[in-house]
Amino acid sequence: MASRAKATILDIAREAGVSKSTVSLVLQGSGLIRPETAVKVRKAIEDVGYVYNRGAANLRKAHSNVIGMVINDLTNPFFAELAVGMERVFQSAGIVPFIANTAENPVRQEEVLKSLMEQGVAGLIVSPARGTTPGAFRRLETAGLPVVFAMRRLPESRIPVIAPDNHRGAWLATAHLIGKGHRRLAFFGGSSDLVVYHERLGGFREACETLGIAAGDRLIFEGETSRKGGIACMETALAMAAPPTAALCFNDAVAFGAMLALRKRGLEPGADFAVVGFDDVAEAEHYMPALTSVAVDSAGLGERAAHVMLKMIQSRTTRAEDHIGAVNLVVRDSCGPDRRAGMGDAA
Amino acid sequence: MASRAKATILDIAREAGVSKSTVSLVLQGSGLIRPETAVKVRKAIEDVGYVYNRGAANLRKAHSNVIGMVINDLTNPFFAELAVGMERVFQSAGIVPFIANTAENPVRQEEVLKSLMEQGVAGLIVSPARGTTPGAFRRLETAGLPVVFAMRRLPESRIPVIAPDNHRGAWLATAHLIGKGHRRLAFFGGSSDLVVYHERLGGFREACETLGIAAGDRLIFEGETSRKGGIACMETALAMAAPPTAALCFNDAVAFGAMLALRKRGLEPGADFAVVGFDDVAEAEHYMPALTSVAVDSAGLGERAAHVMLKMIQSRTTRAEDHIGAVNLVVRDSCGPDRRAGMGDAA
DNA sequence: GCCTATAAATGGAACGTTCCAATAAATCAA
DNA sequence: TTGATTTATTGGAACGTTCCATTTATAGGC
Repeated sequence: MASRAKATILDIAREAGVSKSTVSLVLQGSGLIRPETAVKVRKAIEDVGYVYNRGAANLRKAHSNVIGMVINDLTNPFFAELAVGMERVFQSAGIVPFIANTAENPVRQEEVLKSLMEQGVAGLIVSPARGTTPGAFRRLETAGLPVVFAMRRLPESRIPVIAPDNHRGAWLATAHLIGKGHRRLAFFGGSSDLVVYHERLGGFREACETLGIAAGDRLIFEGETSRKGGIACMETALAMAAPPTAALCFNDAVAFGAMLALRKRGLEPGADFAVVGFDDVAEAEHYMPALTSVAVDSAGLGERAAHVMLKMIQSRTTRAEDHIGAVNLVVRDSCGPDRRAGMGDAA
Repeated sequence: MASRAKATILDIAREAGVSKSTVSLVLQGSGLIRPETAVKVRKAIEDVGYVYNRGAANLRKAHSNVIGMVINDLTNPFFAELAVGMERVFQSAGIVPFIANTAENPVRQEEVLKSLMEQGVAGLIVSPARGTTPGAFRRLETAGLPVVFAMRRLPESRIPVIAPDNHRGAWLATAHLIGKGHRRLAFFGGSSDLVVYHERLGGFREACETLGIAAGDRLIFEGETSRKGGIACMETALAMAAPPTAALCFNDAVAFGAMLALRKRGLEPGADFAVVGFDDVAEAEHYMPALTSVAVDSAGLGERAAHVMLKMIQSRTTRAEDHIGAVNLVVRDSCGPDRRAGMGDAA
């Protein structure tokens, strides 16, 4: 019973005593078929253990129902959330998205995109890997395939983008730190091959400028966007002659690392050094101390991206408006009390 | 230029002045064609912007190169790690796996499996959703499709399983707690609809029995397998007249929750109450206090599962040996010092 | 009873590949 | 030169669907 050659609609037709066309119609839920016939056919389908061959169907239809989601780092819960948000809306649209991970590797990404295209996807939602070359999506564009970027954008690309308002988020966080009385601020983690980095750093810079922080009191530390990167940034910062007293971190992972490094030095995050994260992953709330962070609602952005994609497919276009998602600063304990007021750090 | 009807091998053939068969041969890297011809054809491929239609190819070949990975919860880094491990080996085998998330929902899982089958996958690696009915994989079995379960198994199924040694892991962790001098132990989180639960709980029970803990001193608290669940378990445990002094948690998330609940009560994890986790996610090492946990090497299990799958496909079988992965207890700070010796909890 | 309108079912061509069997061209042994 | 052998290339059938144009059956109007 293991592998009796796969059943096709012809087998079903024979079994049910109808033509293959009738079977096809039933499969598509056409109203043209007499109900009793449909029942008979459906029974035959069950009996022969039929499984629909979407590849064969797409050969004629040219409109597949699969959508690919290409994610740069699935182990980062932030991006996993994004994927889950998208899935939610695709599910209710009756289509199953396939997720592929690029592990932040442009070469891998190339393979993944190629494979997805060969599979005949109807559209692609991509969070591009770091270091993606501008030409990487040329093929997709000339193929006229709907593509939307989520979370990240590419320097010079006409592909629609769904992303959080990184600039404003960084601005809010920086203003918060300045409001707490900090006058020497650092930006931890990230590197300039990422557009997001420039956006966040830009917000940081602008807030410093408009709120009166001298250029010499803004310290930029590039580094990995991980816990490890955060540790490294904090360590080099503290080794300075005049170290900063607060840092906005590229993302929460960096912030966790920074706080770890503080503890290792016997310093208390919040009291001795203020730390703000970015992304507001689930863990931020439960950390000790709870991390003040810029919330971006990644699941919501995922849903939005999925909706845009659905609309693009429906209207057979490859263009759509960008969408910049609102952000808000979630204040918790990692920035301690105001500095301006009492200097009672230890209390 | 947007959607000039998709190019096919016939277009390439015309462009290069050869037959479609020749193009097909080139596409497959056959050594039968004259190198100069191959070059000419490859140029034509580039010129017309051709994208291979794998669906059409599979119609003849019947052996697709796509493998599906069905994951029960992508937002759990533990399972995300599993997926990444699998990807690593598939990548080096030149095949791109497609990941689909079931969000722990058996209905969703059914849809996902159906869709993957229709897509003509060569094999399936599945971490089944909680509450999966025994019949859910009947179809796949009768279709003769290679399937392997990863991390989780189903009660009565002949599908090969790659999973950690849950029983032994729980045994080790429990023995550790007893060795620390604890005499009243709890098991926190999880519920009996999960085979893994019985395995871990079984290890806990057996260790208690063989190491002389009376049945009345083993407390079982079922609960969600999340931080929230851990908080709830700890709270009901502490509310008892004679609360336990240590707990083995179903997984790390539960353990984090349990520690959170301790802190909220003003108790110090490690010193006042010993906590052991399970899975050893990345976060465990960085928590405060660092969590003692049973490491299961999920990425390694993922790689193993992928290898088994590759072998199954190659030898066209649907059977394979189970593989139980080694586990080891990583002792950190969440169980404090020995109780047997000095009772200096506060030191 | 016949003609027309509607409903239900059907055959065949097409989709883009692969692969077998067959052909054409080149090489070699005599 | 001729026939045998090897090397490159090719046409055509097949894969499992969809969909159009037909055909067949059923009903309605007179």
